[in-house]
Amino acid sequence: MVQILRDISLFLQMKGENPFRSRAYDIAADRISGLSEDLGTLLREDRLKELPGIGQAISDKVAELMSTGRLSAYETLRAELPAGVLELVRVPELGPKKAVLLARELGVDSVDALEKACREGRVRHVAGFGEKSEANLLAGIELYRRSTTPRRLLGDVMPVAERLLTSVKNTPGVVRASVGGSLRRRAETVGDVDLIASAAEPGAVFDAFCRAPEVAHVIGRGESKCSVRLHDKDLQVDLRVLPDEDFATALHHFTGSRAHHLRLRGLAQDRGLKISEWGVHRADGTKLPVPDEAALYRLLDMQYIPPELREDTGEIEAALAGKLPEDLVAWEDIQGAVHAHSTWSDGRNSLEEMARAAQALGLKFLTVTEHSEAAIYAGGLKEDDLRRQWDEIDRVNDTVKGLRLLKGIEVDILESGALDYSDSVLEQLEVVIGSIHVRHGMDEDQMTRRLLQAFDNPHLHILGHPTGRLIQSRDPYPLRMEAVLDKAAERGVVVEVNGKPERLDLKTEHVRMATQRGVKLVVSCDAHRASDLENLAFAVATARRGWARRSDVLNTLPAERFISALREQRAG
DNA sequence: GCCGTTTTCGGCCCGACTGTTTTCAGTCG
Repeated sequence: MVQILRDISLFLQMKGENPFRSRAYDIAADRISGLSEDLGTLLREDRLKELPGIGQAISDKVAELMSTGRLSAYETLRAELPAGVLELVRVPELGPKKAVLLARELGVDSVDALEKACREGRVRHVAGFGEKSEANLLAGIELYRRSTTPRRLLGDVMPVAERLLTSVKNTPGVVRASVGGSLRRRAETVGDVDLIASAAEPGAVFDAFCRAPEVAHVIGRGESKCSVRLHDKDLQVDLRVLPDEDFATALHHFTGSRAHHLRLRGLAQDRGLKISEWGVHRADGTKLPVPDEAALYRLLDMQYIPPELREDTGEIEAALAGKLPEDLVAWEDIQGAVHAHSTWSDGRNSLEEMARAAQALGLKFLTVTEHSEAAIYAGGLKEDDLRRQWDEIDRVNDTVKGLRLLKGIEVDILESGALDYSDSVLEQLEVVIGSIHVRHGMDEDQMTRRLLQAFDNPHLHILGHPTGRLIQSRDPYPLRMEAVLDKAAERGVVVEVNGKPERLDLKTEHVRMATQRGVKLVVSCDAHRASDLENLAFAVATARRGWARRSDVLNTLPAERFISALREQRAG
């Protein structure tokens, strides 16, 4: 659905149609991809066109596509344009206009054909192209071929970005510096890294940046911007350097999201203001001081919106009305980490090592949740093993002061929906996470029933990684999420926001669906080694992106109250 | 295509960079 709308936008650009018309389809695609409500429900109740940016025409098209599986307007456009252009525009450097031109002039209908045309020197004879653009296209094609997964996991990019940021901050002359872009918004995947810095002399900062050992080559460099590609996975990094008085507006501009920023510019325009990375100006050209991002939002008479929420999924309306939650869960609120494995099952570090690492992060407790017996591949524990482990947990708790290991389990939810341990064992545990690890192939009805059945076991506290997805490598198993969350709310089952970078499960939209229903959450690290404890930060970010407040997240409570809250949830 | 408490028509966000240009179009973010 979303892809069809984006393709229509491209087709309209290719035809040279009104750019605002094309943009309308992109805006609608953004809107639909960020929905935290079921699209079918919205259509049935005829509420889709009430969303900002979606009107009658696009609503009708979405309805046609949903009911018939086809869209005549899309097919008409597609037929008017040369074959293969949708593949061509995926090549960096090649946009809709040039793609159509090359397709028409040279008859290229694929990236392979385009490469051949470049190598034969035919592209340089097309009006508007030259030898340089031919060489750039070849480089773009190479990049297109190499990048099987064009976006990278948040957790993979963050360490690289923070290293680069530190060296930029340490460059003489730099006043302030920050990451921007989807990385700062903590999106689950990021396409490139944006760094924004302020300094009086950009040139010197760019010189140092381009010499960094991570940099493979410099893509481009101007007065205020420099782009490089890293050795590491072809990652592109853009560095902007501006005067410090423009830092806040530049940071805001390059943090995005584009949709969020676009709406803000519109709001500014209504107030006779013009926002750009170079500051906020009145119509008469006078420049208003914007020392930080909070000041920018104040100028627009709205609450400050944290980066994680800037997706234009309702945060702007809420901030204008003063209804944006002020108590979003934050790293500082977290008392303990949930979901950790040790050498007892498939983890790499001992219980004591895990405990000391958690303590070093400033945490007060850590729930030890090994795999259960059915997870043979992961060294799942038999019930007897579990009792021996409790002895060691007691010893570590005596040794490591200031941090408490909680006795827990990540028990398999079996195919029938039963849990993999007897009730007599489960009732002795402080924290019971139930997860699905095998038999992902069940259909939507079966899988939904399996989970609902598991919720009937009163000893289950937390549903672990609810959809089983692995970002970019395994689809979520089919599930009626509304039904699962409805019953979780009804029965007091807490739901995990798993912070492992390839999981982030629940994902943002589902977090929002959960909190809207009053379902309580835990943020977890799913740690299999000591360094994985830092995954907790990605879980917190995902929860924030889903608008979760401190009170929605149970591991903001101290250990004793956390344990009792899990029980009270199930009892209540 | 969307939108509207000045508008149902006429606006719609803004700028950097590149390469091809003799003044600007395309791409990107």
